[in-house]
Amino acid sequence: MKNKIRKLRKEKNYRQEDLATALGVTRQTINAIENDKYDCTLLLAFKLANLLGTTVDDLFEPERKLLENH
Amino acid sequence: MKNKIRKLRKEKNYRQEDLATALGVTRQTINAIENDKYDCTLLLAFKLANLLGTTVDDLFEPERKLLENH
DNA sequence: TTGAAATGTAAAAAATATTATACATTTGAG
DNA sequence: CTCAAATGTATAATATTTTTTACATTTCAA
Repeated sequence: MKNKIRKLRKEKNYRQEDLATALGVTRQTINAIENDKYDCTLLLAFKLANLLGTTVDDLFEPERKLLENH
Repeated sequence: MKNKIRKLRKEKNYRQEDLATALGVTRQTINAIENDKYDCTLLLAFKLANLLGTTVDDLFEPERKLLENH
């Protein structure tokens, strides 16, 4: 799922390590999510959005096809 | 994490089973999330919001203390 | 250009979400 | 009230996320 984490993080001059520490996760987790290795949990999504001064809906963008009704 | 799933689901006259089928998960998953047994994945959150005609940020409300910086 | 800081990556273990199967309880229309 | 539908719950198995530890690569200021 695409996201704007790296963009917003750099705007605030944070390192991956800074986000990780602030949110209580490891740097690897931040790195993996930034690089779209897997989807993070809902709670971490809210924490990230909160810390980066935005909303979950703005921060993440799921692929259209995944939202379409089956 | 609190949510408005039951409220919005009933407004649309859906059963838990209907949501489950539409989203490709089991009824137990919908039930568990409605009743706050655990947090769903980010993708499922987006699917739920989409189907219920709202946003992730509106549908879910994490507890304040969990968002505060450590 | 060099060296340290920042980022990327790997693999196994731990934590958490979801499924599958099954049964119990509640709810509401007839 | 009664019966079926809807919802709640339990447990073990599976899938996915996150941690831990460790090392490789990139970036950028001196």
